[in-house]
Amino acid sequence: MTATIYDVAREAGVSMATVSRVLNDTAVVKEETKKRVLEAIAKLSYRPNAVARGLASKRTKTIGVIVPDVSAGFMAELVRGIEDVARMYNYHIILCNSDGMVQKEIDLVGTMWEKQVDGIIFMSPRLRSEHIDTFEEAQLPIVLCRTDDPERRIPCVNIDNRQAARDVVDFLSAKGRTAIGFVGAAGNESAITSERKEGYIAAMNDHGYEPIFIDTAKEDYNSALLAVRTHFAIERCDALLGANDEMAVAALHACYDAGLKVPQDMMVVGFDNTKLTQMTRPELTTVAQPMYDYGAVAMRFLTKLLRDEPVSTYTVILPHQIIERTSTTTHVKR
Amino acid sequence: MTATIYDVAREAGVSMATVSRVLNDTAVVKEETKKRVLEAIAKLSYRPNAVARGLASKRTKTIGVIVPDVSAGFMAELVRGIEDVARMYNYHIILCNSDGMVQKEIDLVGTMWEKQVDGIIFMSPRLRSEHIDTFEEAQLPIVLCRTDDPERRIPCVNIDNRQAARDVVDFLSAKGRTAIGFVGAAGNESAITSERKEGYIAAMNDHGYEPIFIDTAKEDYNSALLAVRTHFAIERCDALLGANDEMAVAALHACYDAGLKVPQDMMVVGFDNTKLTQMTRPELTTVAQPMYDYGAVAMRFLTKLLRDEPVSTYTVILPHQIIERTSTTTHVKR
DNA sequence: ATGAAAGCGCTAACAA
DNA sequence: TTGTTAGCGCTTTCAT
Repeated sequence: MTATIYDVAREAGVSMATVSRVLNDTAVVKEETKKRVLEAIAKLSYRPNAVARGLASKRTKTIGVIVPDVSAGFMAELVRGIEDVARMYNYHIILCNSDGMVQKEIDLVGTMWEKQVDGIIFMSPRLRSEHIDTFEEAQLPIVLCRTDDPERRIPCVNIDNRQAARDVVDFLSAKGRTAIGFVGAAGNESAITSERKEGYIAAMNDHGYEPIFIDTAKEDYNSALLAVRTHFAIERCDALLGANDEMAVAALHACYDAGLKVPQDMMVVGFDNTKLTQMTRPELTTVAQPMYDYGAVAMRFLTKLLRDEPVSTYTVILPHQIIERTSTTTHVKR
Repeated sequence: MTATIYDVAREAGVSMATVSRVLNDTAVVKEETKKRVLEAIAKLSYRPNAVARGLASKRTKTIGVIVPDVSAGFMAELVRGIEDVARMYNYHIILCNSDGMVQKEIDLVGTMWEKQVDGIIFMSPRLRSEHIDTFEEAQLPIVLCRTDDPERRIPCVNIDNRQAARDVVDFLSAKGRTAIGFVGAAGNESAITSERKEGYIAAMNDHGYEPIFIDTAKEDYNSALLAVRTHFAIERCDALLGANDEMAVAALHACYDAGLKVPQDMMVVGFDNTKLTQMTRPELTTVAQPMYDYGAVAMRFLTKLLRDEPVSTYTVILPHQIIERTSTTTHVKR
């Protein structure tokens, strides 16, 4: 396993160029010669050194994946989607966590350049102009994933979060609910939450309902639990929309703790269709985002960029869908 | 950003060897020369090419991480632990999913060799002799993580799953429970589940209780839900121990669906202390495994191997701990 | 303290 | 169809 291409060439009685040719199928090699080369490769347990290959060819078959935190929510599913498609196209991924910090994200792009990755899939809670500058400097194919570029300069795969939030309000309105609260972090929320909130506000206005904000300190379970518990002093909602599933589950549990019945007294809806939604009682109605597909589609998109395949648009919008579960069913069976 | 070390050398009026020296701090360079080099680097926005560096030095500062599935359970936390420590020591990780399939795992080790990684962190549901052979062939430093090598030949970080299961049985016994069921996949279970089951059986025998097995088809939520529902026809348990949290939550919900009260009628305990445990009602008592630490410690261990630092033992056992929540509290407050 | 030069293992013209 | 030969951008002896 430590033989070089030169050893193989000698063993097979050919030049290293020929070995390279059969290895990469980059030119026609006589059937018999090819056979000899293959035998030599097997005999020596030869494996090509990808680093040398990368240096010579200037392509490493490696792509950089920059995420805020793999261990958060369903990021791992997304990464899995990336990795599956990457491998399909014979790429490997270098995974980095940025914690959503701008400076780290920027440094990481530089490091990825040093590693000579062929491209980058980039996720961030909110895209700044510094990011764009860095991308341009790096001169690398980049696809944004679940990260909105308001000015649509960078290739990007996303869902329509505004429309999704509108859909939920319509859905709850159709069930007779009018006092729908939005549970989300105020101020320092992610771009995605902002969009959902915008859609929510627009829809509430369209229906003539007054928006109700249950503001949380952060975008996590405990902050949401606390916020909803506090809010219950007011008791004027008949439905809650969480900025994501984790926060919606917190809302669900705050209701449980307060003795409120879901869905009778309060309907609850989340976002993202994480595994969580099926692991609560009642189960959580949610807006399904194709987590795995996010990654898979983004990576597929990147391969197109890398192969100079034509792409019709730089912004891919994935479909979303409301998945109804028992946290909103009007007629409870049990 | 596309200048080479040679450009920097010329700009600074020194040889490339000197640039390399200041870059790597590998020999003493006169303060003034160093300054000139640093200025040239800044002026040209020079960044070293890690691939060329890897080829020349035979060290890539990259380690391969082979996991069954990042998106499963808490694997992502573990990977995060690896990545954090890796970066601390200036390494990057190439992440690969094997789906726990032996052939894929073996192929992956080969590919990691091709990529010239400096070491591998390896996770698998069950270690076979084929794995060991591959490891030896690859001649790479390897650390097993949450993966038992029964013969203790490969460095490994783990917890004592047998003891953990014993502890749970003791814990439930102290609460007066005697008909404790074990919810786990039979036959094709992971090595970890096997160990937990062994510990469970041993403890049950020690107490003079009869072991009760609720066998599931697979190690997941739905299989466990189905199995526990079926088992309830018999109705002879007063406590259930899930092979992991996901299965324990399924047991919890099967109880809910059957109208059984937890913890009064049935206590439920899980394994792993995933986020899930706090997102159920009642909240789930569980055995905490340090997910993040698994990865962090394994990576730290690997750095020791890579730097030839002395290691006292090849098997690191991490501590476990029962976290009591409301699924087993005798006096329920509400 | 610095420079010259030989690789590292491969790809990719260019020849033949 | 196959071989020769430059590199790719860096590290690392070995001199000086």
